[in-house]
Amino acid sequence: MLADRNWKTPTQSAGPDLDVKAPPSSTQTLAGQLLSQELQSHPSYFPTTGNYQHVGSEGNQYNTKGNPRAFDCPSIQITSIAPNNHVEPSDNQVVSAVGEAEGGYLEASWPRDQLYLPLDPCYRDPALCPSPCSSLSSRSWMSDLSSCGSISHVYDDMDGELRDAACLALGSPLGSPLGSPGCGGGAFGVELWQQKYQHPSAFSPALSPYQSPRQSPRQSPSHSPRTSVTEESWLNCRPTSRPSSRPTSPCGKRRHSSADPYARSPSPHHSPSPTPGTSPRGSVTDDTWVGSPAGALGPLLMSGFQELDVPSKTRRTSGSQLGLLTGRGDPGLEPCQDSSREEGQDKDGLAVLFLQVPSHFSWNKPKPGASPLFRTSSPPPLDWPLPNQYDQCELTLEVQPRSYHRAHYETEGSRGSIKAATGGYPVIKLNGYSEQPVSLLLFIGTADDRYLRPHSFYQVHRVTGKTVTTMCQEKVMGCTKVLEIPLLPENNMAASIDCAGILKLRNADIELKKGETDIGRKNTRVRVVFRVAVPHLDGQMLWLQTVSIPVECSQRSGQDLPQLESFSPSSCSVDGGQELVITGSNIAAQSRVVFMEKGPDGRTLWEMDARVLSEKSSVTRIVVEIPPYNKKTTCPVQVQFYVSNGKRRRSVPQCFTYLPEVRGHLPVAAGVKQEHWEPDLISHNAPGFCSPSSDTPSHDQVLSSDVAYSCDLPLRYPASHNAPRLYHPPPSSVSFQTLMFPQTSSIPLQSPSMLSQTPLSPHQSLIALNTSIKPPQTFISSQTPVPPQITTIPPQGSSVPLQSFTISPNTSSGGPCRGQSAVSQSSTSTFITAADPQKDSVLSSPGQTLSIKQEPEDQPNLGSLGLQEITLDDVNEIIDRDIGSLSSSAQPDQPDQLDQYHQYDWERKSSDAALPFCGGPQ
DNA sequence: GGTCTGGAAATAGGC
DNA sequence: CAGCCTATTTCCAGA
Repeated sequence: MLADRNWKTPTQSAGPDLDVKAPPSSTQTLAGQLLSQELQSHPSYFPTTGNYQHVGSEGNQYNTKGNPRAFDCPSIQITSIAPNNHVEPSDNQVVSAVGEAEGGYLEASWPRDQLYLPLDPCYRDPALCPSPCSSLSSRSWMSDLSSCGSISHVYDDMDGELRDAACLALGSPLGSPLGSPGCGGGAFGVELWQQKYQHPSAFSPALSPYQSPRQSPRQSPSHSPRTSVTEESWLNCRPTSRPSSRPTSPCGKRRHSSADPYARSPSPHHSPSPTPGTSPRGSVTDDTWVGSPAGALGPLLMSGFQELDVPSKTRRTSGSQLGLLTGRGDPGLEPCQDSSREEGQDKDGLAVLFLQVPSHFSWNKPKPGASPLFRTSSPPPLDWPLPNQYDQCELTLEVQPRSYHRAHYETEGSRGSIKAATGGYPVIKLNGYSEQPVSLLLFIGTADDRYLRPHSFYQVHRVTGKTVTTMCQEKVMGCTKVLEIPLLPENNMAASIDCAGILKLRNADIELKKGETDIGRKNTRVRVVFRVAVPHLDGQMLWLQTVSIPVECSQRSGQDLPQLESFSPSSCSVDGGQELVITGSNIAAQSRVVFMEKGPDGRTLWEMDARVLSEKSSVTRIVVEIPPYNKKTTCPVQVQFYVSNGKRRRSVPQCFTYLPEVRGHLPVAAGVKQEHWEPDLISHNAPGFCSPSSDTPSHDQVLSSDVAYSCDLPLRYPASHNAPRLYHPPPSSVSFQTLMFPQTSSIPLQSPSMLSQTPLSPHQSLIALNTSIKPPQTFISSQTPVPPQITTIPPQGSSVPLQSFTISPNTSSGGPCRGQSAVSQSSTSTFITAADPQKDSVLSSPGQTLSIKQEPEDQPNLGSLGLQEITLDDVNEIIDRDIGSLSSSAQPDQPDQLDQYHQYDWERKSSDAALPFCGGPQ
C-alpha cells in the first residue's frame, strides 16, 4: 500500500516522486524496522489495518506532491519510503471519519505504510501505466501489488528477512500460512491508493471520489467499451491505454509449481506486461461514492474503507492490525493486540496467528461493548470472523447464489450480477432488526479450507444496468472492494443482490505482490460475504456476517468439468456387467467413466474404464457397463468412479460398491479389506478407505462433492504424518478459526437455516459446521443391502443440506448464547474421534458417511504439484468431507481431532508430501 | 449503444 | 528443447 502511494499521485506520471517519498532510511533499515515491528507486533506496523486509517489523511499526503511513479520499472529504484517521510499527515490528512477511534492508529500506521513501496517493477511499463490506479483490474494491481503486497521488490532482501522473521515467529515454513492473501483484492488497493492519494477528496465526506476526474486522459477509448464509471475514472493518471492487441501475459508470472513462497522471486525484470490497461471496467460509479453509507453506518463504514492496503497476511502476522483495532473508541479491540503479541511470540502458533482473538473478544458476551462484535467506530477487518446472529439479530442469506458464476476480467465487459440457482438473485435479509436502514457490506471471500478472508484474485464489482434494482455503492476497504447495500425497513430489511458482479484479477498481478502467498491458479472458487452493522446500544454497532456457498468463477471449471447429478446403481456384484446410468452435465461424447481403487498410500491399485454402452453420449447422460472388480472379495469393496472429459477434467469421484457374491449381508462395521492393506489400515485410518457402512448407499443417501464422501482426514493423515507442523491452537482458537469454515463448507443450499446463518458463537461454529456437514442422519447406511437406486448428487458447491443438520436455536438457552448452546449440543453428540480406533465402531454404525478414495493418479501428488495443483475445490471438498467425518467421528472439543484437521490443511498447502486426497481435480 | 453471455483463440507454464 | 496438456486471459460475436 505504501508503495501505492508512492507510485502515483494523481498528477504524476512519471515523476521523480520517489524522491519525495524516498525514505531516509535505507531499505535495510526499513526491513529491520519491519521485522522488529512485526515481531513485536507493533500496532502501527500494519497498515493493513488501514481500515482504520483515514483516507482523507492519506490522500492529502500525496495529492499534491510529486507523484511517485506508479509503475516504475524494475529499474526504478524504489527506496524504501521512510516511514514517516512521505507522509506527514497534514492536518487535513487525517480526516476522520472514524474519529478518534482510529486516531492512534493512524499515526503509527503512517510510517508503516510508507515503508512498503512496492513498486513492483515488473508489471507494467511505467510509461504505459502511469497510474497504478487503474481500475481494479489486475493491471491496477501492479500498484496493488505494491500496495497490498506492501513490500516492493526493492525490498527483496527485506522480504527475506521478514519471511524469516515470520517463519521464526510463526514457525511456518511456508511463509506464513497466515499470510493470507488477504489483500483481498489488491487491485483495490490501487484504487484505494488513488482515492487516498490521488483523489483525497474522494474520501472527503462531502466529495465523491468520482467527482474527481473520471476519465483518465490516457485511457484508451478502445479499452473497454464497457467501462462504467469506475474507479478508474477517478484516477487521472490511468495507465495509458494498453495495447489494443491482446496483452501478453505478464512475464513475471509466478510459477505455480513453486508454491513455496520463498521460492518466489519476482524478478524485477519480469516484464511488465504491457498491459497497462486501464481498466475499463470499474464499476464504481461516482455517485456511489459520495454518499456516505446509509444510515448510521455511513461514517462507520467509511472509516473502514480507508483501510490501508496491506495484505491481510501481513496483518495477521503482525498483529498490528489488531493494534489498530485497539483504538480508543473500541475497547473490544484491545484484545487484538494481545493476541497479536502472542502470535508473534508463539512460533508454533500458526493457528494462533490466524485464530487468535483478543482474549476478551468473547462472542458470548451479550453486552455491547464487551464484545468485539460491537464497535463504535470502524468496521472490523474483513478477515475477522463474525457470527451471523447475535441475540435476536440474524443475518441470513435466504437465497444462495448459483454455484457457478463466470467472473469477468478487466479486459472484458461485465458478466452480470451473481445469480441465484433459481434464476433470480441472491437474497439477503436481516432478521430481528428493522428500526432503521442499515448498510450491508458485500465482498468476495475465499472458499478454501482456510479461514474466510477477502479473496485476492476476485473482487466484487458493482453491476449497473436496467435490470439492476438494488441500490449499492462500491467502496474499498483495504485492498478489498466492497459493495454497500442498504437494507431498508420498507423492504423488510432484505435485499436482492442483483448488483454484484465478480471481477477476476490476473493471477500474475496478484501473485507478484509482495507478501502474497496465495496462488491464483486453480483458485477459482469464492464465497460471497455479507456483513451488516446493526445499530445497538450506546451507539455501538453490532457486526454480523454470513457467507454464501462456494461459487466457481472460472469458465473452464464451470463448463468443462463433468458434474454428476445422479447415478444408478450405486453397487453391484464384483462381477460387474451391470449397466450404470450416470446423469449430469458436461458429459461429452468422449467422456470416459473410470472405476478405480486406491490403496492407503494413495496409489491407484486398480483402474478400469467402463465400457460406454450408450450409443451416443449426451451432455447429460451416459450409460456404461460396470467393469468387474479385479479380485474376489468377501466384503463389500468401496471403489470410486469418475467421469472424465480429459486428463484434468474429471468429475468428483463417486463411491461405488462392489458387493461380494452373497448379498444382503453387508457387515455394517466391517471394513473393506484390501489385500495389501494392513489390518489396522482397514479401519478408517486407512487412506482411501470407504466406510463400510456407506458402502451401500441408500436411496436417501445424498451424495455430493461435499457431502457424499467423507474422507476422514484424520484417518488418512495420521497425526504422525510427516507434514509441516501445524500448531494446534487451543480449543478456543480453533473455534475461532473454524468459525469461518462452517460457512465455507457447510452451505445450506436452500434453507435459510443454513449453517452459516445459524446463530453461533465463534467457536461453536466449528462444531456446528462439522455437525452440519456430515449429519449422521444424512447418510443412511444400510446394514442390509439396498436395491440399486438412483443416487442423487447435489450440485457441487452446494453443501450439505441443512435440513439434515440441525442446530436448533430452540435448544439454546436463548439470548446471545443460545446459538452456542445449540451448537454445543449437536456437536457434542456428534463428534467422534475418527482417528481413534475405538471409534470405529461408531463409524460403522448406521449413519456413517461414505468415504471416498483418492483421485486417480492423475491427481498429481502435492509434492509435484505444488500448491497450485491443489485446487480450492479439491481442498474444499476434502475439507468438507474431512470435517464431515470429523463431525461424525470426532468429539467436538478434542484438540487432537482438530489438530489433525488443521494439520491436514497445512500439509496440503505446503506440502511436499504426496498426499492423496479425495475429490477429483476440479 | 451498452450489457450479458457463451465460445474460443491466444498465451503461458508444467510435464 | 519440442510437443502436449491444462489453465488463464483476451477477444469475438450474438442476444
